[in-house]
Amino acid sequence: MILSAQSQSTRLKAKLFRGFSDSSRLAILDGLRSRPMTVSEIVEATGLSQSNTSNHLGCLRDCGLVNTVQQGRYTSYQLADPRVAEILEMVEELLADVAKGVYECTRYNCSKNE
Amino acid sequence: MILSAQSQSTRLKAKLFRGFSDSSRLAILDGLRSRPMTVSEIVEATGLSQSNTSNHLGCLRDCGLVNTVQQGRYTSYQLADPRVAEILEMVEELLADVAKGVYECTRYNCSKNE
DNA sequence: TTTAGATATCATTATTTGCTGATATGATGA
DNA sequence: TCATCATATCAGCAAATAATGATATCTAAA
Repeated sequence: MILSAQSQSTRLKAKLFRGFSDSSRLAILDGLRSRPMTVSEIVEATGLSQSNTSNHLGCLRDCGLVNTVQQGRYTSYQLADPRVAEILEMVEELLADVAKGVYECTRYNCSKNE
Repeated sequence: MILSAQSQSTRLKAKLFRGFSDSSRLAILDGLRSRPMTVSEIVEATGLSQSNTSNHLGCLRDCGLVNTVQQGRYTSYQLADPRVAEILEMVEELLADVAKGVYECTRYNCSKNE
């Protein structure tokens, strides 16, 4: 066995990606791309429940994707690094190309999907 | 509610990231970074069971991260796009910096971790 | 055309995850 | 100090996921 799936660095990487791998968290990250936001702003913007939002924010912080700044009785969340936004952009471009491919694939009837 | 967690594009993005969010799959992707590999090569390189490997490969293909090329009775898997490797690189750099931060944090005893 | 090898799929189980509603903590202003 | 607002945490549940061992499919060589 050459590639250790259980190395510390691989587990860290998986953990970081897990932050991105849920649509509620992606909606939160999308909001934070434009500006830092308090929890209540995020609740309002996403429509998620308060406790659910708080859990996801905890996850995002745990994954290292966001930071917090305490402001009075508000907690302001922001992206931990510009590269978080860059990763999102890169994936969006990738998906746009794939979507184009799927479109062409459908046109020419080469899809294997059911 | 402004940010739709349930939009098609957000769900697609989450699905793509899910491919990256497991350490077994990251080990597989790491192998494919250097060259295309057959399933048995991947089994050998990662130490995962054959059926587990096959499931993860199915997941990776479903997420759009890898492609397959049939070669005789072998199935060769490869990264679907150079950007898949770029995303991995970017995350590795990000983690390296965060790790450095954690290190400095530990040195100056500002960690909140248990 | 039988056999062996490569890969996929199935059924099952255990773990993880996301969500909800309720409660707790902690800061602020009356 | 008390009431309130912002956020975090907890218990419980349902759904998704990862892993295993067994079996099926499909290709190619004997």
